[in-house]
Amino acid sequence: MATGEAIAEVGRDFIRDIVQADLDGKRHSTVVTRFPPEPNGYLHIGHAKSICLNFGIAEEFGGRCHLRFDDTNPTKEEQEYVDAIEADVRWLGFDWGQNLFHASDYFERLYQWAEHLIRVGLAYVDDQSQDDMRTARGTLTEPGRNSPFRDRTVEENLDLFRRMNAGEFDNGARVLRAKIDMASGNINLRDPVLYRILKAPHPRTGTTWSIYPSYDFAHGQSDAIEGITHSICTLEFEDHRPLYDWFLANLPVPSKPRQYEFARLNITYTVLSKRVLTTLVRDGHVKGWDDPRMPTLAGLRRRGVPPGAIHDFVKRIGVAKANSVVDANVLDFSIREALNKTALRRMAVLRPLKVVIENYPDGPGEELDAVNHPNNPDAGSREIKFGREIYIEREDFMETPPKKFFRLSPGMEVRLRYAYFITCREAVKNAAGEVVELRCTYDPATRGGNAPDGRKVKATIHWVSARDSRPAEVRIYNPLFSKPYPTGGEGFTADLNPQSLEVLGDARVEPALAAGSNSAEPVQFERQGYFVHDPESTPDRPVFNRTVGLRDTFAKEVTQS
RNA sequence: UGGGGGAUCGUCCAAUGGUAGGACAUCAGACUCUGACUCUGAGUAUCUAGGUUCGAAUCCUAGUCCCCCAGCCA
Repeated sequence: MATGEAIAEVGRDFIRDIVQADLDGKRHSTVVTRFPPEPNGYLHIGHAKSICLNFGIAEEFGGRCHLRFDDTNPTKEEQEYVDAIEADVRWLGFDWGQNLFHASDYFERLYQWAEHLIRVGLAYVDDQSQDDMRTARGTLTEPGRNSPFRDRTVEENLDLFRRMNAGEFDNGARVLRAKIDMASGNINLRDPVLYRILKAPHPRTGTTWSIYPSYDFAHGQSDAIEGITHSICTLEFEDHRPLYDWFLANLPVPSKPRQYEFARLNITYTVLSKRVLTTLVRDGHVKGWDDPRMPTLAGLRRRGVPPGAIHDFVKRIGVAKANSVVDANVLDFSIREALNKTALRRMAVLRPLKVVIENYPDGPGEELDAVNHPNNPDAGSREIKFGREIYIEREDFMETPPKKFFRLSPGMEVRLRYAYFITCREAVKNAAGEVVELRCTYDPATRGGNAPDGRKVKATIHWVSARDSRPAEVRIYNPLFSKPYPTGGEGFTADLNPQSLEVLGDARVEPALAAGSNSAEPVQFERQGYFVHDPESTPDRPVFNRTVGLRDTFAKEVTQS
């Protein structure tokens, strides 16, 4: 029973079923997976799905998971990305131990295998131009034509290939191709390119190589070298599998990994495409890879999303082969669920409206007791300052309230959380007719928030002392895209949400919040949402990022009516 | 019209010939010093048409729709 529960805990899916069957059937004694990012961008939550799958399976089945950088294209890859990727995987809580590898670690062996293919007549150097190659490849419905260079001798191929590597030819002048089948219905089998000339320094191998292996030639063999048992990738590689297997069958590889494919993650109001995310950063639509609006792990982290929320999310969405788009609500739910348990409660007023309590004595005010977490007494309590002048949330007052509005309006009584009942007597307006201040009275008998006569109020609102609260900046993040299904294609910037960032410059927070300006601890601003300090915070001017808002059934009701 | 995949509540994932289930979302209610949390309840699904079977989401046949592939990207 305990095992059954444990399995239910991690969830089952078709890949875990395959792993289990391979273990049960003694096909493998241990499971070895790998996460193989190309260091040409930051990791996003779609990668997190893959990371959790690969590292998760290794953990659950007592195997191991390698981190392998797929660094076969020095024109696109950078060290900054390598560092960021390692940091992000660690942040998610995974440890690759000694198993950090690079496709470039295998360049020498891959090169020898390329010569091997030439020797057995399964690879040739092609001098066709890129255009000619494309034309000769045929189309989806018509077969391709053999290259005029397809039947060169082994000696000539070897000579040319070595000279390609020696740097004798220009970029693009020649390629090494596998000799498979130009008429295959699977275009990946129409003599795919194995090596191309790329005279670019590589971050790890420097100028050693003038040629670099293609993804197809590098990936499966790297898996085989590392003893990967289950090579898990996304659906678009499904029709590369015959090629993956072809290399394993025709090369003296030390092991025979198998490739399995699952559907990549999509989320509503979000684009998970490295190309789009890179453009967003490059063209300044966001402030960087770690902009809290970004679906990158760095962005989510800065927004205050705990790694546990991402694990929970990944568990909820499952793993399958059907293309799908997950409702962004699921992520928000996971974030709230993770934060609700631990985040300490504080009071902060995002859009302040001054309230003067006319019958409260002027002076230093008094201290009131406020609990730090309503569902966890162990979190203790704190003292908060109350006084004659306080701030409340602008939207907690309406001069002419609609039917179901329970908060403050002229003549209405509400509770100030942990303080007193107050009644609104008058709304003071400026010349423009805007409400700039409320005049209220309080009931001294309701100290702490309860009325001795047992009378009830329909609402409790948050507040801060005008004298003791501190100014703060609060950044509210909304979906980066305004459409639930942004295409991410050409012109995707038209779908960007112009309101993705709202900066609230006049917020007021409890003094305790300003004091902890270096704290990475999440807090809940009561009735608002979960927040964390942004790295740009200073003791003078704390800056808070809203991680996610609280569920707001009242707001929902309002927008619907 | 070549090749490779996929279709189950609004959404995501289960059910591997035997009561179509869970989560998110939605709606209704309870509770409440957060219109939060929590709790209770409700509605909503097997792409279509045939067939096999005592019994089909599952097996067979024929369709339909969706996704991916024509980089010297991964």
